[in-house]
Amino acid sequence: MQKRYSDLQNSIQISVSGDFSLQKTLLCGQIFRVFETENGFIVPFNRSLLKLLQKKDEIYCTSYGKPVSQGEVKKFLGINDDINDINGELIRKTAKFSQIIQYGEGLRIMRQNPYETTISFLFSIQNSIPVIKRRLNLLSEIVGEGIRVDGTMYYFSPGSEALKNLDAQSVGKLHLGFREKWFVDFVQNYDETFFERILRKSFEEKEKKLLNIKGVGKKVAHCILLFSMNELSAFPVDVWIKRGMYELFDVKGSSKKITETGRGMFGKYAGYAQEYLFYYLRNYSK
DNA sequence: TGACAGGAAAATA
DNA sequence: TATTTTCCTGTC
Repeated sequence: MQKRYSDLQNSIQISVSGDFSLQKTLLCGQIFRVFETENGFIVPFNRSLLKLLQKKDEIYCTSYGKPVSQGEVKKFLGINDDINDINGELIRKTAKFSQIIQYGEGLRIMRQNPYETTISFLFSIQNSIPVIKRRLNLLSEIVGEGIRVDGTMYYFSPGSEALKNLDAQSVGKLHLGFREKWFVDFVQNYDETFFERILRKSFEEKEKKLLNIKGVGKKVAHCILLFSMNELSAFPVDVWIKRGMYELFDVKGSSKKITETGRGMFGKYAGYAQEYLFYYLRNYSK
């Protein structure tokens, strides 16, 4: 018998190390569907909505819908990452990085759902962050499964089951332009099991399989690897990173090349270097 | 209102 | 193989 989760509510508490910042982790650009409210951040997570609030070194998490364990939330927010090892490694590789890390201190790489992340970054191609957010929220609203939190409806991020049945008229409402054919191809030919099957393969194998998805090039593939497939050495290069790598490290060339250069420069935690750099470039001197 | 922002793939050299 | 062009929507 199907259990009804819609009126379930469950609170957990997580202690975090002094530097952890929920705010930076959720707003550094790796996740799009985050809602800021007076009572904390609302974030869709599987078949529930999380209300997250940080007070000093405690995270207060209330889940609405399917109950979520402490372990799941810790993994989701990257709380298990050994940040001292990561920061130490990056500074050891490039001394210049210490001030960039200092600026972004507290952010973590999240471990999001790869199916969802692929859709997010297909939408992101040649698009600004506010537009991406609006499109993703609209898609979730069209599918229409969600839960009311503090009087406002929030919608889950749809999985493959719902998206396979999406009609052309609904797809049209998303105004995806030239991305539409890629999105349609993806929801028709892929589901969550594709990601489960490749999850334990090597970095190169995973990258290759992701590049087979229509519309997924090097940048999007590395976003998926980094933000949802536990590959902390991935190094997605967008226009910001391209500019930053030139201005700060005198690295030039095509985005594809810079991805390889960055991975070589920063090593196994290149993905953290990328995210620190992105945060710095987007927010510093604002 | 025209310039600009933003990756992948096809076309071209 | 490396560079250039095309694709589309939204914002200022």
